[in-house]
Amino acid sequence: MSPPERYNAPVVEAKWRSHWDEADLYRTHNDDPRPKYYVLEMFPYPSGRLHMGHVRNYTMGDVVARYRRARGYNVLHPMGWDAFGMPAENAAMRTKIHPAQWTYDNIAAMRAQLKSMGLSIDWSREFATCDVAYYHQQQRLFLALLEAGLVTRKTSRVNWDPEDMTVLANEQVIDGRGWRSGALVEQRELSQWFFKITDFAEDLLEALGTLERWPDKVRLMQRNWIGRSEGLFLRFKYTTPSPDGQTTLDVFTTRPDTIFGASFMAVSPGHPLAKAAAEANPDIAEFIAECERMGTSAVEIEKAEKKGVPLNLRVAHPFDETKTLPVYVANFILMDYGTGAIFGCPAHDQRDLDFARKYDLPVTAVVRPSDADDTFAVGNEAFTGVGRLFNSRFLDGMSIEQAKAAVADKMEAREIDGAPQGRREVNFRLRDWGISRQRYWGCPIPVVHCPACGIVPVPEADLPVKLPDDVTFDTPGNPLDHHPTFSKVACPRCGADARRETDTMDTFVDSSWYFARFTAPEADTPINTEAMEAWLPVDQYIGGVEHAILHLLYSRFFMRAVDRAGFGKCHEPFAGLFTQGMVTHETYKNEAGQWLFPDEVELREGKAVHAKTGAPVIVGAIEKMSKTSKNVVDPDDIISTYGADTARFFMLSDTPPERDIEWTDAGVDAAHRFVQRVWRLVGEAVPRFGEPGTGDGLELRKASHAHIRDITNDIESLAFNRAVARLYEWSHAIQKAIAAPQTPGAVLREALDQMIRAFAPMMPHLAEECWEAIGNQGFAAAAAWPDYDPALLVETTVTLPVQVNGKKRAEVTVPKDAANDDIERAVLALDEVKRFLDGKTPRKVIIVPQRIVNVVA
RNA sequence: GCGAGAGUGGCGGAAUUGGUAGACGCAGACGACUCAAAAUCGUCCGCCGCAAGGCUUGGGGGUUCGAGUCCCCCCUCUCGCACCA
Repeated sequence: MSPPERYNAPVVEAKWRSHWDEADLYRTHNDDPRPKYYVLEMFPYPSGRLHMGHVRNYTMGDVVARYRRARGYNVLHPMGWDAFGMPAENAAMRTKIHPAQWTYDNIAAMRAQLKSMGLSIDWSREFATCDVAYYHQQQRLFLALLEAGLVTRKTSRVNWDPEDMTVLANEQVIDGRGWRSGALVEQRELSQWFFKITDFAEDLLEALGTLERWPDKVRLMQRNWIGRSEGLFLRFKYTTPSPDGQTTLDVFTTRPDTIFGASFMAVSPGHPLAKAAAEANPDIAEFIAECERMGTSAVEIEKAEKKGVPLNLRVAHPFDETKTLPVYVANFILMDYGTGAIFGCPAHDQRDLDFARKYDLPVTAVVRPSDADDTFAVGNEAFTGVGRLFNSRFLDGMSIEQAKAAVADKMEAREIDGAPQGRREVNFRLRDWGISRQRYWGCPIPVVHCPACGIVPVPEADLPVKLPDDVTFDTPGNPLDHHPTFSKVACPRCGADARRETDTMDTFVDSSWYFARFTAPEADTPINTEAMEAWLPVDQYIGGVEHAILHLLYSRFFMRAVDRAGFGKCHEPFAGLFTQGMVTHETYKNEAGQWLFPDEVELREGKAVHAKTGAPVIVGAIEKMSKTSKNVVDPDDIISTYGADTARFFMLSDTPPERDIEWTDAGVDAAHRFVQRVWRLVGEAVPRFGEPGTGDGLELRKASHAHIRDITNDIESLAFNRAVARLYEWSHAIQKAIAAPQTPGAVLREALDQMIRAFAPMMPHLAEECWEAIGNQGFAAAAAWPDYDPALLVETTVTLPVQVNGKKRAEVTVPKDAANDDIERAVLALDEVKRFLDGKTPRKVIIVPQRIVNVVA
């Protein structure tokens, strides 16, 4: 017998891809009557090259898409490009290539790479967010949200990234640094556009509970980010005139129960009162300036001492007429949260306690763990646990909850200057989403600033506001500001000379509705209501956990906003979310400490050496693949050497998809061996298809049907690594059956037919080649998922492990429906059991049907 | 500091509701085929022990006939948030 021909993946794969294209196999029609299934992977930024993280992400999505198609769903599996953003402008500054050209060139390159992976994508729906057609619709969406009252313009302190020269949202500041540039973020006062995400804070929080197919981790992160807390808005009356002209100092507190422990008031350095006081007092001005210089990084906050300056102002205690409280400006009060002012209760808040100890303010405990504890006092650790009130007049003896309610009731009933002194309030940590960016390569905000009319939306007929092509990047700042004519425009309302808005939108706006656009990418409205409502929510969304807050929260907000603006209902955009792990690789350095690429390194006699020079190489930690540490493997190299199926299979093997996977040559080899092995099995089996065989082949049939059942469960639960392990077992079973002359050819054929269908979602090209080889018609990619026959999985006997005193000592095979008495008799007759009983009589025999037997002596 | 998750062979990792720990893959050992090599196939492969047997899921306790799985305490690592009143 001549050796089977080796499977030439690169050649075979290209052939099948062109057949799929000719058959237009993956186009999805909105009017298809089958039940829908929407699979989406987070669309890529067109950086220029596909990396292994993309390969992993899109492989998983493609398995789900192909599996659902085989199960009879009308599957939507589109692809697009998150194409606006800074890197294109950085490239323009560096190389003088226009951002548009750079971006579209990159898209072309990456599209070709994606296509070489054999993904079952409906490319007819492709778009890039920088397409005029897309951002035109986004401008219409913006105006619709403006109309609906969901967009505001306000002056506020913003995070300014001095390197990218743009504003960042709070979500984009990490440890006091810009999320992209890494530069230390500064605070600036600017007039900005905001989306009113806080309008939906309650609902965004509440609805997290309905997202059952999201990771708990992501839901928790969003819950914390939204940060709901219930408390009391409370007004303290000044006993001395205040420099800001107000009669009360207003605070928000979640601990109104501790009001009798209050010993001072404090306001943020950014508070209007502090600013007013600073005008008259240079010491205060100096303190505020000092606070603004202080960094916001984690370490600096950790180390920063609680500091403050008295404002020489006092307020009245609301319940103790004998008491007034001094007002400070303090460095640990955030202007962003609540009212930017607090009452300090040192005994029950650590920060307040630190502050009080430093400035020698009274520390009065008002909650104690037990009523019996008469000596309870607070040292240098605030008491924040549960307990009962004391030292608190009418609150004495109450629980914290009772006391909170009692204080709130009294304050709501009492008035100062015609308004209630207190108000129960819910506060959120979530801030409105600032979307203004002072950059060129983004969606222009379609408004005009008119000296007479104020803010005027660009009329429908004048849309889109197109980005001018003739821009330069040699001066810092926003190129749109430097453009000779872009900002010069007549007011659409009065015709006077006006200024066009030059800010563009945060690119997270682009990605907050693209999944809705995919449902009707050609629609002449931003969203086709019918298509969106039919397709959304996305049934399975797959991407990196790094988007747990930003993109996923913004998208949830957008669907609510879009609903309010009348475009249709889709409460939650993503019904199922899966966050996949990263792709890692060993790192290498030469003796000079310079990073080396993996393909520069070779193993010789178990030692890593430089392939060309033979110089020793230091093997470092396993880290996420990144350009800086050079531990990258180019998908193109793998696909052109081993084929896409090998890369795909490797990505699904061994490691659970939510964990980081280590890319290793050995792992790729193993995946490739499996591809070859399957092809070889088909080659060996086909000549046997006509043979009757001397047996019934029942063993193989049982194994196949059990594997189908298990692989189905594995793919449904996205446990691809388990499905891969079962495919290995299945191939071993088939290999044995081929070698056994008993196996009828028809049974071999059935098993191969089933296995090909089962691995087709993972290795679609190999599936087609095998499909054809076993004589099937049509495409494996269009074939139905294999069924299994439960009757074949029913056994007549069962082998039970037998334990003596909890340790396994033997096995016993009994009829499946054997009576416990019979099993017990059989077990006690076993030599092994007798030996380990050592003459003792068993006290008890525990029989768990179908599971285990335990003899207890 | 707060919150979440994870610790299983040399490695990646399996293990329904508590029921045979280590599936499958990698690496390794031996063997077959071959003039030889590659490829492939077969056997072995947690630790100690010649064996019988004993030990073993980060450590320590507990519940149970039986614990990787449940409970309590501790250790380590990863991630997220971070002065949120």
